[in-house]
Parts: sequence; C-alpha cells; structure tokens
Amino acid sequence: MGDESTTPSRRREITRNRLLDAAAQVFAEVGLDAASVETVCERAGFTRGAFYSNFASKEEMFLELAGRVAAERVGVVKARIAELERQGAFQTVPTDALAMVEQIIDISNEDRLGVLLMNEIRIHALRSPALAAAYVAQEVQMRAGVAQIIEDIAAAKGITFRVPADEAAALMLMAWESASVHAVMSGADKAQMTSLTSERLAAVARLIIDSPQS
Amino acid sequence: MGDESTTPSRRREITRNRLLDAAAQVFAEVGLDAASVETVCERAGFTRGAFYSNFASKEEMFLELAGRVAAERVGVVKARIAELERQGAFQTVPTDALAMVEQIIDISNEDRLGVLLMNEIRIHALRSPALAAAYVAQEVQMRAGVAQIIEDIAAAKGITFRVPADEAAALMLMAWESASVHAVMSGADKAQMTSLTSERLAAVARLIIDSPQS
DNA sequence: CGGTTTCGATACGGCACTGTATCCAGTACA
DNA sequence: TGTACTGGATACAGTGCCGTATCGAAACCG
Repeated sequence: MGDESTTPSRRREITRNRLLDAAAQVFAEVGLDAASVETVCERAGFTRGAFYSNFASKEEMFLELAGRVAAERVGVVKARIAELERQGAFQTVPTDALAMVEQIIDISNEDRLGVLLMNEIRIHALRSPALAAAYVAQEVQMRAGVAQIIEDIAAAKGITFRVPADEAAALMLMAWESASVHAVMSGADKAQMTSLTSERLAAVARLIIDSPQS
Repeated sequence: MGDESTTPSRRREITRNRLLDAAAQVFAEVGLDAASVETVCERAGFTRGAFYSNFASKEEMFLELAGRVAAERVGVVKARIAELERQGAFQTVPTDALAMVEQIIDISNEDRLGVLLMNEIRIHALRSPALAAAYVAQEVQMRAGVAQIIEDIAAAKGITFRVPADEAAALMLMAWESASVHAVMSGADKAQMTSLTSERLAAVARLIIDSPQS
C-alpha cells in the first residue's frame, strides 16, 4: 500500500482522519448501507465535497476503515505484549484465571460502538472477498499475539494447557467476541460489559488450563 | 399474538410465505438495508402491491422473518432430541467426539445463505431491542436443547463433564457459530463447511469432556 | 350463477441520496 | 506580498425507491 504520488499534505491527512473517525461512529450506529455519505460528512463537520475529494466511494472508504481498525486492534495487542515483557509482569500476574484475564482485557476495553463496528465489518467481510482477506489477516495476527501472551504466561507460571497455545488463543478470541456481543445485546453498560466478558473468558481459561485450579 | 380478526385466507398465507422465503434469500445475499422491497417482490414473483398488502414495512417483515427463522431452528433441535430419544440412539452413539458431533450437526446442515441470514439478524438485533429479545430467546432455547442432548449422551455413556451441561452447550453453540462464519468467509462449500465446523466442535467437545478420550 | 369481497397489479407523487461540475478561499512559495 | 495551487463548499441533474391510491380480476358464498 504505497503513497499515491505526492505528499498527501498535512491538511488533507487531517480531514481524512476526521472523516474516518466520523464514519466509524456512523457505520457502527446505523450500519454501512443505512449510513449516507452526507451523514458521515455532517458528523465530521464537512460537506460531501470534502468526502469525494478524499474517497472514491463509501465502499472504498469502508475498506480503508476496516484496515485501519484491524491494524489498530493488532497494534494494541502487540503493545500489550511488549509492555508485559518489558516489565516482566508475567511473574506477578495473579494466579486466579479471572483476575488474569481481566488484566489482559482491560487494555482493549472496547465499548458498544466498537463491538458494533467490528460486527459490521465482519458481516460485510462475509460478502466481500477484499474485506474477508483483511478480516482473516487481522484475526490471524490477533490469534498469534494472544497465543504469544498465553505461552509467556504459561512459561512464567509453569502452567501447561490441554490444547496448543494457538488453539487456546482461538478459543479465547472466540469467547471474547461472543461475550461482547451478548453484553451489548443485553444492553449492558461498559462496566457490565467488561465484567461479563472477563467472567466468560475466565471460564474458558479454566477449561483450557491443564491442572484444575486450587 | 392473536389473529387479526378474520381468517387469513389460504391464498394470502401462501403469498406471505413466498414473500418471506424470497426475503430470506435477498436479505442474506445483500443485507436488509441494501435489499429493496422491489427486489424481494421480484424474487417472489409479485409486485410491491402484494408486499404492502401483506406487510407494513420492510422492517416489520424482517422482524417476522427473524421470529420464523428462530422458531424453525429451535424446532429442528427439538425434533432431533425427540428422534434420538425415540430410537434410543444415545446408546449407539459413537465414542469418538468428532463422529458424535458430526451426527448431531448433520441435521442442522446450514448453508452459506443460512449463515449470512443469521448474521444479518444478529447485527440488527444489536441495534433493535425488539429483535434482540427474539434473538436471545432463541439462543436460550437452543442452549437448553443442546444441553439436553449433552446430558442425555452423558447419562447414556457414563461421561462426566468439566463444566455444567448448560455452559457446555453455550460453548458448543459459540464454537458452532464461529466456525460457520470462518467457513463461509474462507469460501468453503457446503461439504467443507460441515467438515470444518464439526472438527472445531469436536475439539471443544474433547475439551469439555472430563476424561481424556481413550 | 351473480353479487360481493379479497387480493394483487398498476399508476403516481415525492423524497433522499448520489456523483459531478463549478466556484471560492486559504495556504505555500518565490 | 503577489501568484499558483490545493482543498473544500455549493449547485445541479439524475436515479431509485418508497408508500399510497386506484383498478381489475379471481375466489367465495348464497
């Protein structure tokens, strides 16, 4: 993905980002198809002129947004790994599965809109090969990252698992996604979301860990 | 929810169903918002006149469709339970987790469009309380049904689980949904879908079952 | 069989959104 | 500080879709 040709000019970059931010909100709220270009622009404080000067179409913009979201999510996990390794936190990580999970989750504390946006991306990925590619790529990265964390913790605490780290990671991500959806659907606020999600993830973690906890 | 006032007339019922069937296809293919009432009608072999004579709006129709799909899914599981109990099949169920799961799954052999439709319903349920209610109700029923099957199998084969049947059921459904999505997204055909899904489910089953298999 | 009712087709007005073409202002650079 | 250019606003024509109102024909019933 290279630069177009010339420097994208600082100003242009800013409006692009503001448009993308607004789009993330609007797409999450009403969905890609129901969202009009106009609504996105209003939210960003621009008119459609600015939009078509920066993006070829709503769909093209959505593709870029999806990539951006994916990159950001992966980045958060990567950063978390680095941070944990840097401060050697794995030794001090609590024994309790629930507390353990909560510590990891808290970083990627996703809100209602975030969940909606990811689901919006997902369903469109089910219909568009281009989006699907981006989506599965992100998922692979996420799984690798989570697997890394899992392995680190396991090594530090002498835990063994009943399944390979990669599969464990897949299960955790699956549970995380599922729990988020349930939380949002039952109208939970952010605190409840975190609570419900981490509880559910802890249950999976207990299932994965080889030795029954104390 | 009672009858409107008079008998809905055989003819009317038929066109309603044809419209609903067409809608299920179209909604699955392009999504609720992108689907025009006209497209649905064309697919069903009617004009918009027929539609507005039968439904107040596209959204109202979607709500009804969602309920119908939910009822049908639950019905399939219920029927499966009845069938298994009738023929006392639990004794003859294979020991291998994978074969076991495959036997159960094969009934609800869902295709690409089915997965798309369920995801479409789900994401709209995330935004509409009415749909959310229907969705979680269906999920509760499904979980209960699957839990029933799990308990029956466990009793028949003297297996114990590391988690309560209800939680095990939730995990299985979660894995099932997740695997279906992955299969569709990677462009798998129906056979591959079944294969991938049952493999994944078997992995979860192995994780849930108390004693490591033979 | 003839009247009545029901149901779906056809016709119409209207709206929201799209994409482009043109215009104006702020910015950079000499 | 003047000039060239970039970026966003405004204006416009076109399109698709919606929901209703009206009409014709098939089913229903005495």
